[in-house]
Amino acid sequence: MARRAEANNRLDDAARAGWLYYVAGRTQDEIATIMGISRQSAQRLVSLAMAERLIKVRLDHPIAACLEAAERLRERYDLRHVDVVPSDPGSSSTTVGIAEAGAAEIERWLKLPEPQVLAIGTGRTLKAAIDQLPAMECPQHRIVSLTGNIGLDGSAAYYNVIFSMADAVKARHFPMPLPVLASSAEERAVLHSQSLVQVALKLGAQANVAFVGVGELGPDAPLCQDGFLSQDEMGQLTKSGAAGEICGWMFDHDGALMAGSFNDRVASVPLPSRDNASVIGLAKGRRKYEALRAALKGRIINGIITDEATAAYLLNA
Amino acid sequence: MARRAEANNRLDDAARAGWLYYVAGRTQDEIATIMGISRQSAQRLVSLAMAERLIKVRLDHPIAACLEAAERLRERYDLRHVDVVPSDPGSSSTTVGIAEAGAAEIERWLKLPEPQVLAIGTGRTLKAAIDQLPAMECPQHRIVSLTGNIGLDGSAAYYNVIFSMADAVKARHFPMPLPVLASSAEERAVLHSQSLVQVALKLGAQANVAFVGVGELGPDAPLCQDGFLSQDEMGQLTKSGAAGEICGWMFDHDGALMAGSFNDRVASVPLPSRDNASVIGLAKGRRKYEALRAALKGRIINGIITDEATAAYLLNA
DNA sequence: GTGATAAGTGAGTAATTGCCCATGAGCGAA
DNA sequence: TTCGCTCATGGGCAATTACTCACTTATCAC
Repeated sequence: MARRAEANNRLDDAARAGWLYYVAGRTQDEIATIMGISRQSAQRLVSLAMAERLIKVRLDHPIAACLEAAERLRERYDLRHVDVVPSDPGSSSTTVGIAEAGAAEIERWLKLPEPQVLAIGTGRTLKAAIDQLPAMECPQHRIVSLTGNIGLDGSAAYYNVIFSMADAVKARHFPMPLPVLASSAEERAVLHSQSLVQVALKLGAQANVAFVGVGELGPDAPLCQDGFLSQDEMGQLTKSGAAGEICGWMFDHDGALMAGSFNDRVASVPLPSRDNASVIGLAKGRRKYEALRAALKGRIINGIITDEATAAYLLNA
Repeated sequence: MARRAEANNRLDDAARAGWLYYVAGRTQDEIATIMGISRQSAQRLVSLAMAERLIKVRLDHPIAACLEAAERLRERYDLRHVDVVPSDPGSSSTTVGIAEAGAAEIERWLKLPEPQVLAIGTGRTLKAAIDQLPAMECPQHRIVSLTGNIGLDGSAAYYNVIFSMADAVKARHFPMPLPVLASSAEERAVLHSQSLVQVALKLGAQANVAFVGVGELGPDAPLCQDGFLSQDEMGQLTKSGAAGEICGWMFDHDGALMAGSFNDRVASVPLPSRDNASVIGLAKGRRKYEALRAALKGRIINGIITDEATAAYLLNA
């Protein structure tokens, strides 16, 4: 209790310092005087406010190039939602920019007064976006995970994002108490017959919007890195024409879901219908180009949040 | 057209530079390199993005609204100290929040190494604040009560807070060995001539800061509940335009101290000069709105600790 | 109590940013 | 063409901010 109160006080101070710095435009020296602390402490509070994401910065200007690329992408692939953020050529991050933009779009949905069903995939990009969400109270909505949250060893998978989201957003959350991949189609059927899973499956079908990462394939794919797929299996998949995956669902270079053994074992909730729901993919970077192109071509997704460079590729492809 | 396009390009560049700076976290030097311009130009673009409000900064913390309200209150009423705490709509307490905030502010004064004279009023709110004070040793300060501590029946009045404060804070305390109200102006003069009272009066005039409650008037006013005022007297006061009281001093809806019999009988120490001292009122809640507004308008107080809802009223009044 | 650990603080310093100023390019008017 | 005006530019420098380090304070298990 005391500890909690102190932590809150510190965050309050951080918020106050951040407000004075970013909103009121005071210098850290002034803030130190105002708050009766040393300049260094003021600096720490300001940077704490940033680290704790108390301060949110967003760009409110349609950069012409991004906007134009977005418009052309929308037409080219008949998309419901397009967000193109500036590229940062020097950065190797695969999330900077689209995490913020993704969070903004998720927030937009969460702010709707009408009850919504939001479906959430998994992956590093989505995790980064979720981490940008502010604390919100939205009891009217329901949030369902599209993929299982159980790793190979039975532990909760790290990049299953619904738990991170539950921390920030007060709404009913429905995780998928399943592994990502069943050992066989039969096992999947058994798993899916569980009542808890049935709830998630039904909600997934009702989703108004889904936010998903887009996974590339290849030796360095996240699915391999996290141990869900052996290099052998990955090799077979790419050899048989797989171009990428979303929530585990493999699709080929035309964006058609691949028939066959692998997809029969994927335990994820089927992606919501692209006719009724927005399925928004978050991804950028050279390695995802081809997977994104295929997903867009096959209308696996009907919305995208990406960066300029990736948008340029998708327009020229 | 050309000019417009150029202006747009410039804003585009500004937006891009602002994005790289605030979202991607690059330094202006890096931005200069990326965009192929000089560092100074990058700096200009970033600052242009701010000036044009392309970059929007917002604070995502419960106290954000409080800070904003506080800033506006400070400007609106030219205040030295403003503290706005979050409202708790579900709570009927008239003290929760401001008690803690008040205690924090009192503590801040008590922690000053330079000797201070702190003046303390009375009332439930102030009592609640004092009760939040930690044990402290501050022999350098002096604390004086602004109001008498003798009740109608000769006993010590419960809500005279200086004794509670003496329990927690080791500093010299100067109570007022008087009733709140004398029976006449003449009696008050006699009472005030006592040497013990003279000490308190002199200290009160020297006070660096005063913490006071703000009392509303009406049938349910604390002054009535505690038996200091009959319903008849209260009725006369409100009929003659009284809007509230601080330490017993009645003021009208413009915050002017009321001339006449009642204030002539108030035995309290006069409020310290608002030119030299901070006089900080602690109050919140619907019933205190009008009294607070008047006190602020007439500069009876030049500091306030209240909650968001009350602040909103005071800003709209 | 006591030592280990974690968290916070202030000083000092390097990095970064904000601002003034002289310069020169662009442009319209004489 | 030339003058006068405006405005972006980069250099230089002072102000501000970020970061490291040594030290203090608080907490907790023993």
